[in-house]
This record gives sequence, structure tokens and C-alpha cells, in this order.
Amino acid sequence: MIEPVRWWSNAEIADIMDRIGDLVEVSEKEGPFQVRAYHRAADNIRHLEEDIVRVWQDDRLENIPGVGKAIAKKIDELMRTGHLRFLENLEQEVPSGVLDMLSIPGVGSKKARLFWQSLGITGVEELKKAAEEGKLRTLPGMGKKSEQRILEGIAALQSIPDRIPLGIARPLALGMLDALREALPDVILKSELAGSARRWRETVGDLDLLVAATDPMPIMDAFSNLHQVKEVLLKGETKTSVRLQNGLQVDLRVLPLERWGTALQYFTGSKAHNVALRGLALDMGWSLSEYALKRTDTGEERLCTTEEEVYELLGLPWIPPELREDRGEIQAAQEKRLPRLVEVSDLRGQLHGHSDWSDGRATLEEMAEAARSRGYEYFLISDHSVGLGMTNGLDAGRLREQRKLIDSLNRRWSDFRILAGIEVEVKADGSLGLPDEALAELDVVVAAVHTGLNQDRKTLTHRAIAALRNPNVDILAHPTGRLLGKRKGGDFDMEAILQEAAHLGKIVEVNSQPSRLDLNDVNVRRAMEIGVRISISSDAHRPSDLDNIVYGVATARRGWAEPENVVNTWPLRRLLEWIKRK
DNA sequence: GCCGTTTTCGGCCCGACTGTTTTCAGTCG
Repeated sequence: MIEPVRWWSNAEIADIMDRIGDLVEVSEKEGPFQVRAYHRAADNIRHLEEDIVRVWQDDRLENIPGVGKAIAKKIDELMRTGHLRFLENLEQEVPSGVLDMLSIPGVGSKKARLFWQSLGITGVEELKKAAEEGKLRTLPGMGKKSEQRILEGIAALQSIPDRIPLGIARPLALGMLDALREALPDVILKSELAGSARRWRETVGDLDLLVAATDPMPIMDAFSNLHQVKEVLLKGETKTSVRLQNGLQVDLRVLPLERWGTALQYFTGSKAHNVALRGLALDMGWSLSEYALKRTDTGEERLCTTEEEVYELLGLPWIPPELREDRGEIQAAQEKRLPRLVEVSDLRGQLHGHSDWSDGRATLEEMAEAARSRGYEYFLISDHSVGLGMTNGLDAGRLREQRKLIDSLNRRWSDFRILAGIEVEVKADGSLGLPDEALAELDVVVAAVHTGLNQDRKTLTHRAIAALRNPNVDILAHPTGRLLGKRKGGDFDMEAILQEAAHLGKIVEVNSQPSRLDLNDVNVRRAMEIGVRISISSDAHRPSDLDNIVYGVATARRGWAEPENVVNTWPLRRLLEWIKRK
């Protein structure tokens, strides 16, 4: 098999395509459709379920949606030579600082080019200086106000956060909606979270709130005055945008109730899903906007009060927001083979939880009662094993002690059971933190890599696979070890690990901690395709953590997981039989 | 640059808000 001169990640190739898109736009080498083609290819590559190196090795690049001959050839050059002449030529022509200006709010390709070509500005600092000296206002289409906005944009650049975890953004958004409803109970007819937060993306770049009302301005005023709001960015009759104290941008749209369906559909996105849906609508003679479906020939308007009506008019069943990423869901809907996605209510048990025997904050009894009170039939206690320094991990002796407590607690209930388990450490050489004899006595063994995540790809992958091959190991926890916003996760060969799990019938975890969500949606989708069973686990360290399960379920849903694929939807007996027979 | 049971050429989603404009371009989502 042909090897690339270096291992390109999907994200790196995607970044290069985005960069080419920006460069050809600013240089005006190509028109808007070519620009969009590069960004579309970038998006699809970034969310590819397989490693692009493998796709390249199999000569399947052109099977990637949005990748044709020209882009495939560029990727091929990167794989074979490690660089791309086309990109280098563009970079010769456009100074890199010109692209940096694009990240300033209010500066797009046209303005960036204008500043560069007419004033020779090639960076954010130079632009700031020119604005302060009043040079920008002399340019065509610019004025005093635009100049001021650019200065504000540059100042904001530092305080604008990258995408923030859904676990922070979603409660924030729901709180703002509650506050609006409370302030204006008679004016607000309907309200909902839209955008990527409604699609349960793992991180969000901004928040979209949607409200139905006949009189928008009181709502816009109340919204602008919420205590979380730091500044109002723009304010109109249908749309108001604000920036919060924490830097997050929130957009509020107000629309009449009779247009709720098209509006909610539109503002939920994703952009790619909407573009595809609009294309489909056009084929059927409809122009779709947030306000209505409109016949392109007669101009007749069809209003939709629900999303279901929108999809129905286009001949489709309603598509759950988690699937709306233009990753095959529209075609699946057309062919009536949308998955029946797993729901929180499908879950019968919690697999993977901690107590104060290791680093948890509650007793085993409290954790068990918390799980039971939430309607679960079983709870796997899987405290850390020795080998992970700071967590007061269990050795074989303490594990036996804990087992006695579990047995005595289990005599208390007829409708609930604590499963004895461990989150056993996978050491740097792939061996486990506890001897096989100790593991063999447990109901369920969860294995996890916590340390040495910066080892090379081969070593890391070997560790995970060695753990899976231990006959006592049942579940591989948070497989990549990433922490959103803090740590990228190890350079594991996930394809090889998932294939091994499928082969051995081992279970791979979807960890529900908002900072983990590991496996992520893309990896879950791949796991589904090759028949890997997953567990959705809260990894709770205190009772309230059990409620994080909604994020894991959402991640599994975004990966098209059905209840059958999720082992903790199964009755306990089936789960234990599955684990025993492998 | 990509894509095709209407097309291998000619299309490619739609609208709000702002600022600089007397009718529109740029940016954003």
C-alpha cells in the first residue's frame, strides 16, 4: 500500500481547502462559486467518518461529496509530496496578514482586498493604525462609521471566544428564553432554541433564539436589556443581535405565529442542510425561505405553522434536528429509511460511574439511589483502578471490600441492581492496572487510557487494541481522551480500533460529560456502519452528573444510533449475556 | 470547482441589517 509522505489529518486537509477558498476569493482569481466549492469540500472532509489518508490510498477521493477531479488532484499532491504548489503560489501573491483581516467582524473579502490594494495594508495592526489615522474613510464605500466599526471589530477580536461547549451554551440559552417568557407572558406566543444548539452540536459559535409574536419591538427591548447582555450589535424589527458578558453572540428572531414552521426550520440549520433542502424545493417548483414556501411560477405563498408541514410539502418525513448536517439525511428521508434514533427514555441503565471510593463526590449508596430515582434499572460502579495517581484508585484488596458493600446494598432492592465494575487504567505499554484474576470477578470492566496521550499513533493505537483484546475488558471508555477546548485527544487510529471492537464484539463508550462527548458524532456514525455496539455513559462523579446523559444521547443521535445499537437500552440479562459470551 | 432520470454546459439558496448610498454593495448567517 502506498504511504503518504506525512500523515495528514482530515482537519488539516480541510483547513487547507478553507485557506484556498479564502485566498482565491481575496485575490479574485476565481468567482463566488469556486470559492464556495472549496469551502464545501473543506466542510465535508472535516466531517468525514474515515481518515482521508485511507480514502486517498483506496483512490476514493472523488466519492467525497464536493470533491471532484481538481480538488482530488490537489489532495493527491499533498499526500505524495507534503506540499501544494497551487497553494504556495497563492500565498506568494496574497500576504497572510490580509487573510487575518477576514476574522474581524464586518470585514469580508471585498474590504480586505480594498484595504490591501488601495492602501497597501497587509495585517490587522496596520489596519488599526490606518483607521486611527482616519485613512479608511477616504475609500469608496467607506465612511466615518465604517471606520469606527472596524476599530471596534479589532478590539472585539480578542474577547470573542472560540466555539464554546454545548454544556455551557445550552443552559444559558434556555435561561434567556425563560427570562423573556417571564417578562412578556402575554406577548410571546411561542419560543424555542434554534441553531446549532438545537441540533446539539458539541460546541456552538453563537446562539439562535426564535420567538413568535405579533408585536416584535417590546421583545427586542426586553432581550437587549437582559442582564447577561453586554452590548447590542444590531437591532431591527425581525432580528436583534447582542454580545453577552462572556463574549458569546446571541441572535433573536421574532416572527408571526403562522410562519413558525418555515422559520424554525430555517433557523435550526444547518446551513448545508438548508441549502440542500432549498435545492430540492426548487426542483419541485418551490422557493423556500424562513417566511414561506412560494410557487416559483405563480408566486402563490404557502405558510407553514409547523416544521412537519415544511418537510411534508417537500415529500419528506420530519427530520430530527440532530441529523440536519447534509450528511445523507435528506436522501435517507426520501427513501423512507431515516433511523429511529435512540432517546433518553430508551435507556435502562447507567454504565460507568464513580463514588468516593475513588474520585467521586458522593457515596456509593447515594449514587445508586440517584440512578434508581431517575428510573434506571441498573448502575455500574466503575471507580478508578490504581495506576492513575491522583484519583485514589482501587487495588485488588479495596475492590474486594467494595464488592461486599455492593452485595449488601443489592439486597435492598428487587427492581434495581448495582453492577460491580472498575474503570481500569490502560498503562503506557498496553497492560492493565489490575491483574486478570481481580478483573475476572467483576460484572463489567471498563478500560480507559488517561495518561501518555501524546504518544505516537502506533503506540497509542496498540494500547487501546491490547486493552480490547484482554478477555476481561468489556467497554472502552472515552476512546480518544479529548477534552473540548483543552486537549485535542490522542492520535489514535480510530478506524483500526473500531474494526477491532466490531471483530471482538466489544463495547465502545459515548461519554456524556459535556467536555468529552467521546466518541464524537462522526465516530459514532462510523461505529454504526461497521456494527460496533456502544454504551452511552454519564461517567458521573456526583448525582447531578447523571443528568449529563442528555448530551451523550444527543451525540449518539447525531451519529444515527438506534436503540438496538446501544447496550444500555437492553434488559440487564441480555447485556450480561452479551458480555459473557465474547 | 462541482454536478447531472430535465443538463457533460449552465446552472449553483435566500433574506436582514448597516452604511453609504439616491438604488445598492458588503457582510453575515
